Amino acid sequence: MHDLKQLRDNLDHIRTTLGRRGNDVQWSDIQQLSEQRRTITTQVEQLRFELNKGSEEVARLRRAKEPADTAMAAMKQVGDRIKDAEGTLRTVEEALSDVALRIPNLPHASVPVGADASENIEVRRWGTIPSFSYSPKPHWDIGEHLGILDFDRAAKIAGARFSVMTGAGARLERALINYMLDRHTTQHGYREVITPLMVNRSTMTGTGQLPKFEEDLFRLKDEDYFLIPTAEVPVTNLHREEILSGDRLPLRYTAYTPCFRREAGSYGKDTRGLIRLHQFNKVELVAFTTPDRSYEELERLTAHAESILQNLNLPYRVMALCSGDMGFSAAKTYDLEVWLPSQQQYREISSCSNFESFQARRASIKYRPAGGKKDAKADFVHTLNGSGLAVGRTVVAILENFQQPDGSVEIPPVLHPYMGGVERIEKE
RNA sequence: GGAGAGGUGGCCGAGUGGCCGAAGGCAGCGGUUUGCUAAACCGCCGUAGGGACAAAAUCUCUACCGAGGGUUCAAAUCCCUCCCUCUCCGCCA
Repeated sequence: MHDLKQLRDNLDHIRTTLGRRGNDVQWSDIQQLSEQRRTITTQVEQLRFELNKGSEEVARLRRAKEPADTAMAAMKQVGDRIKDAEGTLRTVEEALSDVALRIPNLPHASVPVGADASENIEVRRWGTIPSFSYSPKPHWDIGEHLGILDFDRAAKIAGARFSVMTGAGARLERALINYMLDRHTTQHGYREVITPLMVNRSTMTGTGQLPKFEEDLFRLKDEDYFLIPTAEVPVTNLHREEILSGDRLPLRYTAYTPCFRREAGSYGKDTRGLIRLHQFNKVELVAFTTPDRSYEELERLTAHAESILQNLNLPYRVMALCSGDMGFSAAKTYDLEVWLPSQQQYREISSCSNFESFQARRASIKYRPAGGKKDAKADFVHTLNGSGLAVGRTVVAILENFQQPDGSVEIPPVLHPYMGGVERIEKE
């Protein structure tokens, strides 16, 4: 969310900078509602001042055993006027915050300007694309042939866009989760955390999923709980409504969670395989920093996610998302895209973003600067997160990139200890 | 699910209608004292929004005692609803 004062004073600038991303914002309402809020607030405060003074006068008269009826009657009227004005104020504030909570974040100056994914900029590329003497198979063929993926039974017990993994497939998924967590906790300094997988409305609002994207979320029928679409949600909200001490920053967390997404509006896309599911596993990285160090942190965090791909020897590229392709809450985003031989293209496997103070403002996460100054004012932290990595898509990349002509799949060496020594998945 | 007790500042804890943004203590910050440390003593010590000032310091107004309503001239205090925590009983991995 934007600072309301900033919003009022720089409305046109914000609107211009957002461009197409601000198309569905009710800009005209903001101006009007802000003005109303200002005048009514002043009015209410003046009335309250009058009421407070009047009530003190009543108290004084009564102590002096003097009649207070006139003053009481007058204050009764003031009280009624306050009640009226407060009613309007509440309506105005609710309307204003509803509009304001639907305004996306502003892109950082370094973000390329563009309309859609075609204008994203490739930052770097890593690894060697494997060559095959035959047409490389898609991962669902490989997985079903090996007997480790079972989409038919997944559809039977749940429906479309679910998966069942068995045997070495399930073991591979679990190996990846453990490997990623171990690496981030022991090599990169993240604290592991396990959180609830369903959260309340305030939490979803804090990170920006609500109010605008409710249709993307699974919601429980009889409770106001939502299934998390990413661990970013519960982990970032760990510190909602807190003031952190500056010398503890940056705080870095990593969490493995399943993620649940409705995937509304993606009918027909990636209907086969593990790419786009209603439920998938992800290891997430989350960081809280001071504003002056958040872009440095974004590079670090992205490198941490990259290191997983490098150690698995999976070829990938890093894309700087253009302004038109970035998510709602992000100020800057790098996508990591892994090479998928069967599709002959790079596909997203991680998304690393700096949200600057956008989420911190919504969730009220502040820090008090460290170092002496007693009057140092609390300020909003910057929050970041990135996938480190999407586990299912990593399985896809392994199956496809390391498939062998005989239908087996080589397991990257760093995973061998996590696979109980298994170096290759073969048909049972 | 049933019965009961609670939610007050960074923490502990007083406060049952007005002089309470809130005693006292701890922690923190600044200072005095001190060979050093400690102790003692003095002062400061919440968040947010508005106004005055060119700005800072400062002054001032408003709100906030879990959340939202209500009663009242006046609510931390009384009433209602909700959320959360704790204790006991039941059920349960």
